[in-house]
Amino acid sequence: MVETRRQQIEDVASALFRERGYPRTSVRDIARRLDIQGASLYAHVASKEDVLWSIVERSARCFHDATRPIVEHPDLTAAGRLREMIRAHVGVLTDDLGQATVFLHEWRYLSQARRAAILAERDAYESRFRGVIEAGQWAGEFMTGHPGLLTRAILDALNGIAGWYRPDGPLTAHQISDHYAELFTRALESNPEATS
Amino acid sequence: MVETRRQQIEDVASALFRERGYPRTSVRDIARRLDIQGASLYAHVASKEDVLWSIVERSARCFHDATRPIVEHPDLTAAGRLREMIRAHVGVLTDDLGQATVFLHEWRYLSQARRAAILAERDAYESRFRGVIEAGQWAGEFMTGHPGLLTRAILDALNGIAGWYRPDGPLTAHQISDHYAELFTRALESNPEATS
DNA sequence: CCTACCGATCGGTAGG
DNA sequence: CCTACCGATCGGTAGG
Repeated sequence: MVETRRQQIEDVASALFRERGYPRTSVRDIARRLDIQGASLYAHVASKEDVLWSIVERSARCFHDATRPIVEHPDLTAAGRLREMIRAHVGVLTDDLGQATVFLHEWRYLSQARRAAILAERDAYESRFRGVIEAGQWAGEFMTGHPGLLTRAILDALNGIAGWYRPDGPLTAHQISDHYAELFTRALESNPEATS
Repeated sequence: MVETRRQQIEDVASALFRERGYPRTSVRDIARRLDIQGASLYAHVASKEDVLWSIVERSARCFHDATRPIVEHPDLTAAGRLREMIRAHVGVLTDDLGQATVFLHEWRYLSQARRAAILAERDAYESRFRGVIEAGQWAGEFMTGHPGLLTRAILDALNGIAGWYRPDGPLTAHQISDHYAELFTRALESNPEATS
């Protein structure tokens, strides 16, 4: 309830960036939704890009924080770990669709230096998923295959959810992530009856 | 070799729209790459949006044309049909990355009416994939599941390829589409040994 | 947080 | 295909 003005700006900007895209959203558009003048925004933010950066950074942190504990969890099979990571990823995505969509699609409008930072973070995140798949293959729990390709297929499918998910749609976020978790663990497990 | 000026403009625009996004690409950017003046572009096109529309429309047609014959092909199992559709889809995608990426990501900057037309076309395209999955389920060839969700997972994963595929990368487009075809048919087939 | 204002850039037109 | 030009809008600053 005690939301700072800065946070309000980022919330409004997330929604707008998602609807119209970052370049098509003017600082006046953001200000209008807050019932203030365009120039007044600069009392709270240094630049339009700073707002985008805050949103993208926060979203990246959410994805990291949601999946890190799962990787570190001791007693889980690879399939169980993957299942939980899929659930966590979809959870973050659907929990704040605006923020996540901006993270996924508008980061390219960041300055070169910040773009590079986000790319590095995404690589690390992808590696975390790939690590689970590779571990499952070593353990003989997963079929052998191209771990990098499998990881990308999974993450692209998950991220695609942001493109069509509706909070008031026929399927809850949990139902969706359960279906996806089953789909991909089924695809990976060499002997399907070994469900953990 | 005999490429019309109009086609040259669309090729240059595809590359630019992909690199910088449609709103961040000015008509002067396009003209500069063709060594003409910005205003001279209007001797060949009616508007900037018209160029985007041409690219998007052509790409949509490519996807349709590549997959239609497969659905109509008489003697193919559902798994075989899905496999071929995945290969065709990835083929179109990687064959003209610029065009396909613009189709996938920049169509949202089209006018309301044109956006609606593209959305309808995408729905029809998605239905084509879903139809194959549903047919496979009726025939007992595929596990039962949520056809709409499975379709989206597949298409989102395939479209995601446009985000990281490099023509000079370690994997050819064919290798990638084969891996994806295997991944998803494996996930769908209730008894994995029945490979067609 | 406001008013007033700035230079830059945009898509597009007129007229050749 | 060019030169010259237009009105609109942009992100951002000055000064309160």
